[in-house]
Amino acid sequence: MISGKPIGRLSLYRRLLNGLMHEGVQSVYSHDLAARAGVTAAQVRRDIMNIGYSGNPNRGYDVRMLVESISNFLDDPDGQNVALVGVGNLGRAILAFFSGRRPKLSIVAAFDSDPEKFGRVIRGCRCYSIDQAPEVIRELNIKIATLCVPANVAQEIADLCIRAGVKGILNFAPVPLHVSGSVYVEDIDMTMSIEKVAYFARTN
Amino acid sequence: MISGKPIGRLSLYRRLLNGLMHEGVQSVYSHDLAARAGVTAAQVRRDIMNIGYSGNPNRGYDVRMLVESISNFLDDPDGQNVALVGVGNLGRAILAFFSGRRPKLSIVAAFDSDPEKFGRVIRGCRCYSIDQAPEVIRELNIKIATLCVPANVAQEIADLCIRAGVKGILNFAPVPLHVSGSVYVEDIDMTMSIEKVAYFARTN
DNA sequence: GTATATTCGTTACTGATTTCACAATATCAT
DNA sequence: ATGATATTGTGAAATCAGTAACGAATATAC
Ligand SMILES: NC(=O)c1ccc[n+]([C@@H]2O[C@H](COP(=O)([O-])OP(=O)(O)OC[C@H]3O[C@@H](n4cnc5c(N)ncnc54)[C@H](O)[C@@H]3O)[C@@H](O)[C@H]2O)c1
Ligand SMILES: NC(=O)c1ccc[n+]([C@@H]2O[C@H](COP(=O)([O-])OP(=O)(O)OC[C@H]3O[C@@H](n4cnc5c(N)ncnc54)[C@H](O)[C@@H]3O)[C@@H](O)[C@H]2O)c1
Repeated sequence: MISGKPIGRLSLYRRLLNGLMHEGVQSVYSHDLAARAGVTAAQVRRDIMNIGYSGNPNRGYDVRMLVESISNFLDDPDGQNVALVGVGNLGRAILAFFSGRRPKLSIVAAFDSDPEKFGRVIRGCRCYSIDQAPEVIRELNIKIATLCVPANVAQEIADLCIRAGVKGILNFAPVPLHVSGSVYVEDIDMTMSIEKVAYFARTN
Repeated sequence: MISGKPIGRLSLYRRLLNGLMHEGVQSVYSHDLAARAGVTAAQVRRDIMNIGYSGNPNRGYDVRMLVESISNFLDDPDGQNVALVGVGNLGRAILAFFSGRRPKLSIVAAFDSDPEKFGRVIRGCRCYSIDQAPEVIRELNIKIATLCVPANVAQEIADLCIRAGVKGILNFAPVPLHVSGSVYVEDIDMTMSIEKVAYFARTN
């Protein structure tokens, strides 16, 4: 009913609003938030309308309450556990970045095929053998997986995760994954992104 | 004249086609390429039409020639140099990944504010002080920057790069950058992406 | 208490992107 | 040659996302 891009913007708004809250700002206008987010004021209003929150004409939006509304909308009240597969260069960077950052969304297990890594705690996250993934994913009720494995195994790892109950995948491997419609895949394709930048840097 | 999303898809098609070429495949149908890319056949045909390449009814597209057409369209014939700013966890992962990968698009300089890193060669890429950036960027004719610096300095680093001649930025810092219309910015916002996945994993 | 100025909520519009549908075209078996 | 078949190229239609515009609502100034 509400589609991908608005969700992404709500996530961004929330992050910006948290920053404002930290600075002690109590209320914010749509055009102000819009400028910070790099979108139009109409879009901010529309997005906020879509989640059922209402601002106050002439006072704008209450920062704290808007954050709360967005959080109610985006977050699972009980929190969600995330798995990371492929503890290589990128995987470790991501573990470092996300470790202990979000209470509602935490990476609770990492998997790799390299025995060097089994049993170790890397950036605060326990690393298991990929063979244990089905079991651990089920036990920890993990529904979200971050794939940082080489491209040639990405599809099989995705299938494995999905069989174990995963419903959403953040895929860093530069190959499109083929999954059933009930599983959501978000691709972060850095190669594509940098080629896009290169193209527009040249032609713009 | 041709906008962001088609460019991204062309980059993806090319990568898939290179894979096919490597396997010795000589020609490919729109629906086959479409399935691999996760888009519709009509879209593949339209995208290819847009860059002026023509296939052969009943034989499909010649893989080698299509790659060449896409490359002619996307790449600068003389190649483009890229700078990476912020040689932290993520920056090092990216350097490792891209080093010596693409001839037409190579990361030729890295910058950081940490004196520990000055003068070192990290993953095959020389690291300079951020203070030298304006000079080095000009000298190496760098028009593309990859930002892997902390969020609180991202805007000032972007401004610095742009003053030195950068026209395209790949921004990993989780803050929208404010730049003039002649500079292209592509954001990779992992926090947003993972929250999106979490949302759809929950609600799909 | 009234006028004024500002902002929100929402509907209608606009423009871009994607898909559809089919004529045109190449190939192959006969 | 020719008919059967599968595919491309592309105008037209449909869908989708984003924008503009304006009535309703609230605060402020005087
Ligand atoms: N590093 C980057 O900046 C970058 C950029 C773009 C894309 N990527 C993509 O991200 C992925 C990871 O990149 P990286 O640089 O971290 O690579 P990496 O080689 O450093 O790490 C890959 C990790 O996956 C593990 N692995 C391999 N096969 C596995 C399996 N079957 N099951 C579980 N684990 C397995 C390896 O042991 C290794 O630890 C790759 O697909 C790469 O194309 C990375
Ligand atoms: N690591 C991840 O997986 C991840 C995920 C999402 C977003 N990000 C974002 O990417 C950026 C980098 O993340 P990271 O994990 O590599 O952080 P990091 O702290 O490991 O690295 C940051 C690097 O930037 C350098 N730096 C700081 N100020 C600088 C300046 N003024 N000029 C030049 N260099 C400067 C630091 O010395 C350090 O080397 C951050 O904005 C972070 O929010 C990272």
